[in-house]
Amino acid sequence: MKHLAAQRGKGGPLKKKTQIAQGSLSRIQEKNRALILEAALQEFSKVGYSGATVERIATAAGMSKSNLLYYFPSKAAMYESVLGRILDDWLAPLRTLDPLGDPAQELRAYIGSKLTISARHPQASRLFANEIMRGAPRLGRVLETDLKALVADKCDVIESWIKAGKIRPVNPVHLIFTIWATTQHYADFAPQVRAITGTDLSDPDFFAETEKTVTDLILAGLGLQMPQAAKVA
Amino acid sequence: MKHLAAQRGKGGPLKKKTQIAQGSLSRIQEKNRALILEAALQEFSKVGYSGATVERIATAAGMSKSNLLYYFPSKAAMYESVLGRILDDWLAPLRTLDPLGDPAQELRAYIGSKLTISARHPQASRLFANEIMRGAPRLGRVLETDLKALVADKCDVIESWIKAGKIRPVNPVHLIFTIWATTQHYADFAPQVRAITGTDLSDPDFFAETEKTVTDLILAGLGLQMPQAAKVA
DNA sequence: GCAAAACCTGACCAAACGGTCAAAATGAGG
DNA sequence: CCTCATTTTGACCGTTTGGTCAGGTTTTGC
Repeated sequence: MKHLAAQRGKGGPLKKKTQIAQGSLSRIQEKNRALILEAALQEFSKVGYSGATVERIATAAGMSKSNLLYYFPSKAAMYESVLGRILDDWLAPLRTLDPLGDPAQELRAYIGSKLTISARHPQASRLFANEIMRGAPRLGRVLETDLKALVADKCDVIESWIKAGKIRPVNPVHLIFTIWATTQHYADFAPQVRAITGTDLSDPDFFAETEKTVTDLILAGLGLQMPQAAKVA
Repeated sequence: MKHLAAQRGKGGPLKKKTQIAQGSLSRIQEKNRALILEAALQEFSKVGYSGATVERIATAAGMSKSNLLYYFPSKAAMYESVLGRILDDWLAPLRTLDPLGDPAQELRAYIGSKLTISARHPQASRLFANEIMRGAPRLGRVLETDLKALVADKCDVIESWIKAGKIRPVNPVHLIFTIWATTQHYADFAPQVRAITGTDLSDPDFFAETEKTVTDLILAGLGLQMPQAAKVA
């Protein structure tokens, strides 16, 4: 998962030999690269790759276009850097799914993590959505190797819970897709959610309501809900 | 919901007076407009509005860029036309949710319809996703008026089922969001689904498996699943 | 405090883009 | 076959965009 990380090789800075150790960056570089990546994330996630302009990103980062291109050799390189930067955070929640834990607790935690990311980093969610909807031109390999392996691994976990009779039988991969879909929906389609409900996940009450409803629905779907079958008058 | 439909007013064809009746189009116009809208849908849904170029759409439609611009005054007009064309089909399934019907049957049918659209018209799904992710600049009004009203109406339906004790209590709007999210996921994120599973909804077996899993999960989540609580050894 | 490296800028360029226009080609009606 | 409206084209234009470059300014190491 490193092939997407900072691959500044030539054309940008850091090409001279008198470098501060290996791969480390000067204070200015660190600050400016961070500013650029943050601005780029905002821009890319808002208008997509083709809609983004280097000029606007530079302005948002508080520097000239030329200066930005001093740090990143091209728009494409900048995009890949942004993508790589958030990829690990993106996959982290799924990694923590523990086969030895209690299914209800594990899934609750996973759904909660994903929803928290949707609330706190909706731009990241939208960036991935954009990338994948365009056919994952730069993420394709990662999906087919790392992500596929990770999902296969966690499918085994779910399968083991099923075999142990801890949850109802479901196709594990669809369960994972369902969790992704529902949680990311609130970030990716926030404008629609806002149009209909008037709020979004940044509102703590709405977040709580969403988390409860989605979690209950999925856990009940797996036969994991506490004995509360009926509750009507 | 008509403000987005064909609003060819000036600049294009049909501006002369010797017209074939009111609003009707010549055979050539009909054919070419259809070709253009089809090509435009493909292009817009694949690369987004900003990523699409008039030239490529024209080539895909089998005509020159100039000729395309004879039929549609601008790229923006073409985009809105595509959007309006598929909007009604998009909302239709939700409209059919019948308060008098059996909840399980109704929801089954709704999920099935949405998933069928994801399978047969994934481009349409992606186009809407793109539009909404960009902040719904041209669909905003429709969402806040028509869609909001429609959802409110159907939330009442679901609420009535809850009050009647036919389904477990859930926040209706989140239930609708969950159905949208899960079904559209397979169209919008098809590249990811393919990377992980090797197929997509165009494969009948995969479609069937998806429909069954998603439907069962949601219905069970609502307490609607037949008495099959446990099935383990 | 002084070189040398790192950082930054504005002017510039070629390509791609959306859109215009005059004129040619094509079709339909008499 | 002629005429006129419709359809189609290619040449063209102004703007925007990603990217380059030569040179100026600041920071850093000694």
